[in-house]
Amino acid sequence: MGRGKIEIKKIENQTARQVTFSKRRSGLIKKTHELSVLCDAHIGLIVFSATGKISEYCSEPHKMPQLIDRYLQTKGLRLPDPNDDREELCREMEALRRETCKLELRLRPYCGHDLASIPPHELEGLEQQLEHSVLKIRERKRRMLEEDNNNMYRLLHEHRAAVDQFQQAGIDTKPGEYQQFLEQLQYYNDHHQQQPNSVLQLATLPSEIDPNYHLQLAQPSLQNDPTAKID
Amino acid sequence: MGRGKIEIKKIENQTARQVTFSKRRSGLIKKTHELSVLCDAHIGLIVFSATGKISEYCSEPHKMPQLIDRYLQTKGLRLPDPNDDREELCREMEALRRETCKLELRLRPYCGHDLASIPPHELEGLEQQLEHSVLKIRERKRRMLEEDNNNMYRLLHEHRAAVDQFQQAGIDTKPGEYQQFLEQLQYYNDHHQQQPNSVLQLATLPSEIDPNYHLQLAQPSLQNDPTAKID
DNA sequence: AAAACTATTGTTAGGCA
DNA sequence: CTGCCTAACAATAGTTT
Repeated sequence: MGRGKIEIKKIENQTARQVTFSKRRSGLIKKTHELSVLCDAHIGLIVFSATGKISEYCSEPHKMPQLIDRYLQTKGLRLPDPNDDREELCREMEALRRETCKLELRLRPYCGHDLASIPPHELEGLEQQLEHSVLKIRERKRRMLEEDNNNMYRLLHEHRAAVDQFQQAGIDTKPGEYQQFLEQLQYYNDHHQQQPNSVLQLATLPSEIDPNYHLQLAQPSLQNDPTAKID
Repeated sequence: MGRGKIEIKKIENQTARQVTFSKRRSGLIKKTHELSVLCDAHIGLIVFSATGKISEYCSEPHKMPQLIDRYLQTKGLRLPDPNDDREELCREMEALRRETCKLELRLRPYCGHDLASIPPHELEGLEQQLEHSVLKIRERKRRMLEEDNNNMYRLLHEHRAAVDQFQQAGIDTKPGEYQQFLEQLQYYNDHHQQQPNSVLQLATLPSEIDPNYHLQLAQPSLQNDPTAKID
């Protein structure tokens, strides 16, 4: 009915859809009311528009909950229990399990397992990838070592300057003061030894601090662009 | 629409109402569906016919509980808690308590209490009422006594007739037979003595059965209309 | 955006099978 | 009670204000 018949499918034009919604909603509520009155029926109508706006009709005004209750009891239904997300949780857990499994399978070649299941041409790529990773690890270790050396060198340098100042001022350095410095150095070492097996394990650490080595790497004048310089 | 317009009020003709219900319900569901599709709305429709038959439409089939849940949450409503009839129960109890109290107050004068609180002219009516009640009780007692007598008289008479028949047939009555009759009479008495304090308490029962008295009251020819005759 | 208009289509009351 | 028929009425799509 109207100027031409329309197909019953979602109206794409936003404005036309809104207008049609308004018109037809009124018509629907009117017809709902007529049915309830003519035939003495108990009717509840709930409408959520696409934008979430709610409309309702109930043949007994303000008695929608009772009507809903009767409906649910008649149909033996229950409302979804908000405390019972189990269904959704189960789905999420299932997805996580699958993801975990896939990742474990992807991880195995990198640990040298299941190599038989890998095509030869992929083996080549894997090897190169692993070698590249080894190089990056070595680079990372070297850089950490360098940073350590810098820090320790600065510490030594600052201490020596302080001692010199005290001596120039004619004040004797107390014996406890050097002891304090040694403890600070020890603390610094302890702090970095907390990850002895991860980064520094393969490093060939010089067993004692060589002042020349420190000067070479940590000389402030040579440290303007550390990444470009060392290589 | 149709062959003539109709007023929107309950259709009194049962058959026409049923037919109209069926037709319009279909139309309503169709329009509900069209609105939901055309305008992308979420709609729930619940219809209880006058006879309690349920119909429903939901734009997302089998998702009526979710739609209802959303409706209740949006409106901040809750379903009536079936475990919580307390309000109604309390009201009923209060009404019952009031009724009890009123009845107890009405009862007291009949037991001779609180007579001081009754106006003199009502005392007169009360006295007459009570006297009338006494008379009705006496009448009731007399009638029960009469019935007892009738029954016992019939029993005696039937037994005597049986004995006469046996004797006319030349057969000696066995000693056990009279004994049996006595037991039957005893049983009858026992049966009626189960309510000795309620009805027969005040009756002046003749200590032995007087055949004349029985004849007077229980003669079949005099029993056509017991209520009219005895008074 | 909302109301009024109107040609056109949709719905249905009453009848019938 | 269900479905079909059809005249009549109601709803509404597209347009105008």
